[in-house]
Amino acid sequence: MLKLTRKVEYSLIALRHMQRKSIDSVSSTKEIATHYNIPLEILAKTLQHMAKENIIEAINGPRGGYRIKAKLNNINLAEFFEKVEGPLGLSDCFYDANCMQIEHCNIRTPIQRINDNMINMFRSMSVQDITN
Amino acid sequence: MLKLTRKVEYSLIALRHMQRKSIDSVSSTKEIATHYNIPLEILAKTLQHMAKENIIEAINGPRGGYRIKAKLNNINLAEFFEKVEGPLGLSDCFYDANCMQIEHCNIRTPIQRINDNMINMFRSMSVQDITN
DNA sequence: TTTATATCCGATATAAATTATCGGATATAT
DNA sequence: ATATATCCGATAATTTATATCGGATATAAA
Ligand code: SF4
Ligand code: SF4
Repeated sequence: MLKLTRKVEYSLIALRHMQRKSIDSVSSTKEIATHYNIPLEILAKTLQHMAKENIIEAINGPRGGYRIKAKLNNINLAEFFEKVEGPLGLSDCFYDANCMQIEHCNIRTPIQRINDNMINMFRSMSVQDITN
Repeated sequence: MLKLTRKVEYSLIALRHMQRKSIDSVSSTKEIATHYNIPLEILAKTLQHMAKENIIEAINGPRGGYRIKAKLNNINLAEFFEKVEGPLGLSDCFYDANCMQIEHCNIRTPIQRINDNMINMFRSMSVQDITN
């Protein structure tokens, strides 16, 4: 409960790795996977996904790889989590309302307050705060 | 990702339900389950668990059920989540360190900061803040 | 032009966590 | 005695997360 997924962690690890290099040098999937002991194919998928979201860009061919494309200090953590993992919310009903209890739920409003607190907390931090 | 479990929601729904009654009246599992459309057996398990944690107490026999035992304003949400769901943490390595990346992980420290923020947020609210 | 090294992409398999159910024991007020 | 409860261990089903496969495409360098 309340955990980050591997996909998010792998994304952040990769971003931090790339950020420590000069701006135009690229990092291959294999390089990152072996360095951090991440399953290659999963990392590949993760990086493809981030490329599609325009966070990083792919350079094809030999000596290719990925490099950072977006301004990481302009992406807050709430946005980032949603880009990588989809909708964010403590309970389903905050983004997808098919809950059996919703008709009679007596805790939705109080939980929404907590949810807002949490999301505000993530909004107050940028990806750069982590990768720096 | 980052969602509460049903067990936590059912627990809170039940607590709020009980809190709205006079202090010594009891609520049966069936009463709560039908009122909120929660699967009976699951709710039963959930209530048994809270009873074992001394949050509520069970009254056996006909006309039995559960009633609140603990002072809900003395239990903060971080404690509560841990009582109901077990250890709390954004990543496994904060309570159970068998992660393949831990040797070379470059994001553990920054994520720990976020983790601390989150847990402090939960510590700053009591169960009563939700059930009231 | 060929080759080796990359990413790309859809589909699928595996594992883990969550959610739900079953069967039968025990307690107790009426 | 009986009906109404909780109690408890075991297990099943479902959903989510994690990992893998197979083959296409792009391109730098030999
Ligand atoms: S139980 Fe209440 S808070 Fe939880 S998902 Fe359903 S409606 Fe939302
Ligand atoms: S990847 Fe890093 S932060 Fe995540 S669990 Fe492993 S060691 Fe902890």
